[in-house]
Amino acid sequence: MTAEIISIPRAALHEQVAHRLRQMLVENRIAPGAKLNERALSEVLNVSRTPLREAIKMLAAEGLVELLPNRGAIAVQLTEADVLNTFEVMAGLEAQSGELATQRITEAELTEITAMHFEMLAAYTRRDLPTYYRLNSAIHSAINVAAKNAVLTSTYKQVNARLQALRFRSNQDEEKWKSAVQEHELMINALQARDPVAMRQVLMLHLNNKRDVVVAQLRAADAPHSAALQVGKS
Amino acid sequence: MTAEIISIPRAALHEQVAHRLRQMLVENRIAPGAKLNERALSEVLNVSRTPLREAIKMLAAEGLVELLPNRGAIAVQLTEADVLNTFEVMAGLEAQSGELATQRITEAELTEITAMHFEMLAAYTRRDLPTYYRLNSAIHSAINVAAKNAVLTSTYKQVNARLQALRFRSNQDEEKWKSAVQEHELMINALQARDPVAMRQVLMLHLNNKRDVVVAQLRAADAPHSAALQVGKS
DNA sequence: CCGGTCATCTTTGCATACAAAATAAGTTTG
DNA sequence: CAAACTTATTTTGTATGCAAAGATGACCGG
Repeated sequence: MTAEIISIPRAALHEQVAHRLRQMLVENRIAPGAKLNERALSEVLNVSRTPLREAIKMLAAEGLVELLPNRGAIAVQLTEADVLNTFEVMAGLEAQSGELATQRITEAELTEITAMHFEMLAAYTRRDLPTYYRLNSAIHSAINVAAKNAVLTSTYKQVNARLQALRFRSNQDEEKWKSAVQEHELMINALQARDPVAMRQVLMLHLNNKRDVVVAQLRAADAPHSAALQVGKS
Repeated sequence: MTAEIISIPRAALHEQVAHRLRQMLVENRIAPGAKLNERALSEVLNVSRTPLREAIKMLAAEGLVELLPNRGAIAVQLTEADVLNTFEVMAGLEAQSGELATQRITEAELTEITAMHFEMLAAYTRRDLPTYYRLNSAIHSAINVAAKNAVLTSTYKQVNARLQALRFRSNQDEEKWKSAVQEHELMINALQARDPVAMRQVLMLHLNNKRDVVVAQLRAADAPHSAALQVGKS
């Protein structure tokens, strides 16, 4: 990591800044709706305002921040409708990725995905949520890569990035989690069978369930007052 | 139009610049692969390099220009593989738009689309290519809008923008053109019947044919030497 | 005590200036 | 004559400065 930065000091500053800002947004270190103060950020990141502003413009084009004329930028705050719309698009993109993957995946790729799947099962068994998430995400990425379409990959990443910030406060429901794992099982089967129809179906289902989980969490987080406060430790 | 600009002078400069650059790219006033000289452009557009650079960064995030470290930006030049990949994604997005539109379109929207369809038929009958294109594009946009998903719309627009530059040298083949019109007829039918499956099918077919037309033109343009030079006036 | 207006301060937006990298050209050398 | 090195010029990248728009708060009037 450091070696890479040292060996390539030519990584443009605005790119680095954009990368760090993306991370801060995804990790909720900048809260949704929060203002991005240029002076403050430039001091934190140790750059002048010029490359910082360029980076902010890039994030705006990516849909991660919103530009308010003469009032700077704020981190996007997705409404429930936005989340539903985003998941709808993601479902389409994932379904297409899966469909194409069944037609274009190599044996090596399938082997690796299957291996990651088993690792994920291990993480699930241990209820190791961070590892589960990492592998889950890696599997979906790998399927996308197996579709062999760079435009699809970049579009997928961009739309998905908007949802990453939400994922951070994720807290799986046991029932839903089990379903998700079963759906992954079906995905692997469909891939091995090179069945595009089954793959599309299971991915649409998978994304719809994921959407339901996220929306439920959103509602719980947005209205924590009326509900009972932390009944039990789950 | 001018009234709008006068009444809203608050349209940020970098936004205006981005808009104008987008137009220049789409209209091939900046050729694919051409370098975007900052000084030259800032003089042409009468702005300093700062907002110009911010606009360029936005276009880079949109995939319209490519950033070369320490070497500025160039207008993207799509390879044939890129074009195929882009059409593949566009097909998925259009298919989804159509599918959703059958479920969410209002009567008023359907009426308007049908009217535009007939206008397009008129343009086709007259072989009025510019009008045909305008209406064709408007119909596809309207279907997208009828899907009632803002994320889908912005994603659609962004991916589609990359193909607009190609469209400019378009010169329809008579046979393909006829097919396209027939496919539009089927689209209208599927919309009226609220048949998502038929809508998806016809849109996938439509986009695949559109892809073939563009790729054929690309090949003809890229290798004009070996072929006969302008046989006849068609 | 509340609402409104004016003034101050902060923040954004744009332009200019300077530094570093890349390109081009000219010269020299094999 | 060609290739390579060196220098000059252009071009990009970053920082700073200045002007305009916005936000904040105090003061005044009702």
